[in-house]
Amino acid sequence: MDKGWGLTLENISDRVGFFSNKSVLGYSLSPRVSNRSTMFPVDSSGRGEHHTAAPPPAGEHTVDFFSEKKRSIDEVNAFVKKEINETRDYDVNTGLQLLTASDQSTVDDGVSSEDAEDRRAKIEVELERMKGENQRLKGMLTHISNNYTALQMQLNTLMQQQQNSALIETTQLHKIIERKAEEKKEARQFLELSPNQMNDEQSVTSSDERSSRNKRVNRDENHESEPYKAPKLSPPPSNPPVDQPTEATMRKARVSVRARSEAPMISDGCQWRKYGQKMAKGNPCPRAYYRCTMAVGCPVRKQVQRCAEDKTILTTTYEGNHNHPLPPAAMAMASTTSAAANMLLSGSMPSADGLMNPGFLARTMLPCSSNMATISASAPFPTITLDLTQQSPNPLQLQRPGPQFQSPFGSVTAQAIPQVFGQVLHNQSKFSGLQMSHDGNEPGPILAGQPLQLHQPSYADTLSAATAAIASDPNFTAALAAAISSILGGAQPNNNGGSTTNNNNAKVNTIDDNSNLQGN
DNA sequence: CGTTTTTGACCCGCGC
DNA sequence: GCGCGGGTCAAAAACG
Repeated sequence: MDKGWGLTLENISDRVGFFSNKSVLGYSLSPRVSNRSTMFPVDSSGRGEHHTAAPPPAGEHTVDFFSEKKRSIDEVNAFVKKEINETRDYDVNTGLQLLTASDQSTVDDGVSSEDAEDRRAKIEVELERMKGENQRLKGMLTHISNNYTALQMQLNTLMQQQQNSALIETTQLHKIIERKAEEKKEARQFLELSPNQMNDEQSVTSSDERSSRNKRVNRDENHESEPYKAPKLSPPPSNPPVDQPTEATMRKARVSVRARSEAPMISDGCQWRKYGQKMAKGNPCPRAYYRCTMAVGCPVRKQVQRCAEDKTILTTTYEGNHNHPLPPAAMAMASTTSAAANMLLSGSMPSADGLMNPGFLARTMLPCSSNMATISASAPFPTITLDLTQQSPNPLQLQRPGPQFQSPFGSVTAQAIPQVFGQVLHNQSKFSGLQMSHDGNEPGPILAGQPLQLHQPSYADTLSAATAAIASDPNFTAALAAAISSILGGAQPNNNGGSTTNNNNAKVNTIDDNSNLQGN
């Protein structure tokens, strides 16, 4: 913290002689609170006037012990500050008067003993008065402290309830997944035990399949041991994949976003590095492969390819989960795609016949509608496609009517989708076991890129517009800014991301030079 | 000079 | 076993 408040406090003690007894009050004043005092401004640097990034020194009694609830803290802080400032204001004046009177009485004259007695009596009266006020102040501070504690407990209770409800819901989802996994396992065991009853040819086929499967597993495991070559499967060290979808499972799920864009790649706020390009069969446009470079070893990859039929449509397929905090610019898309992927995995894995369970997915994703996003049953990996090509090209006009989710059963405006995704994601944060650290400094793993800040309603609102803007406009910075400002009036969640949107955008835009991707 | 992109080679799964 | 296609690697080139 800065040096200003310490000097201020000394000044207070020297000048008043009152705060030296502040411990008697049973409430140690926060340096931060002192710092904000308008009576005793800090040094000229002014560093103490606002929140600083550095935490208060250990052991100090500060009032921001739950930094996540910044707004609540600010309210409490403001209240405490106000009370204490008023208190101090009074004390200072009193103290100065007392000292001045006392000093003058002993220094200036002292000739008349009657006068001395008189002044001593006055001082005693004054002291009595101060005692009483001291008691009153003590009571005030106790009252403030009690209020503060009560608020704190209320907040803790609310947070606890929120966590419990999320835990219950995710546990239920978990059970569904485990049941599915059990069913699959049993079916597989049955198939592998069956060769006893098969003829030779069938036995060979079965063993071939087994060896083939084992090969796959071995390859994956080998990749797992290579942090760079295959970060996709390296489990986060602090998050053992117990009772949750494995990293491999999560990576298998894919989310495709179809959006109209003249740019070679939609800007989603993340930083990507191209690591390959291939000509895919049946499409004259090459497919580009990118991996996330916002953090070393981030397993997220994406493929970008133009639609063969309509080359203005860009299909971006995301795969994997970010293992690092994301900038605000990247959160909208990341949360949407991750939530879709989670729904894909948790709602229902592809069953043996390759069909999804649309009912569950529809109910979970879109409780207000029976529609759903397109799910590919024939793809090697479960893939959900979010079609955002039906929307207005102007991001400022995206809010209503919004983009649509195409579905074999109809379509539904995507306006509500990110909100639903956000809520679902919030509820599933524990299910995934990939959570961002609360202080936001440590790059805790994130469920497909979206940390838990979605519980803030305002941010869920932001996602609505931001996601649409991202998908439609390659100039993401302007689109996001417009979308957010139009809804929140410029307010954004305090995020922990490192890089700025502009930076990301600048990097992404360098791909404009890649004319290969524009199609032949 | 460090980072990113390009691009041919390689690996692997799968179908025949 | 062979070829095809998808995906990735990694050296070279390009870029800032």
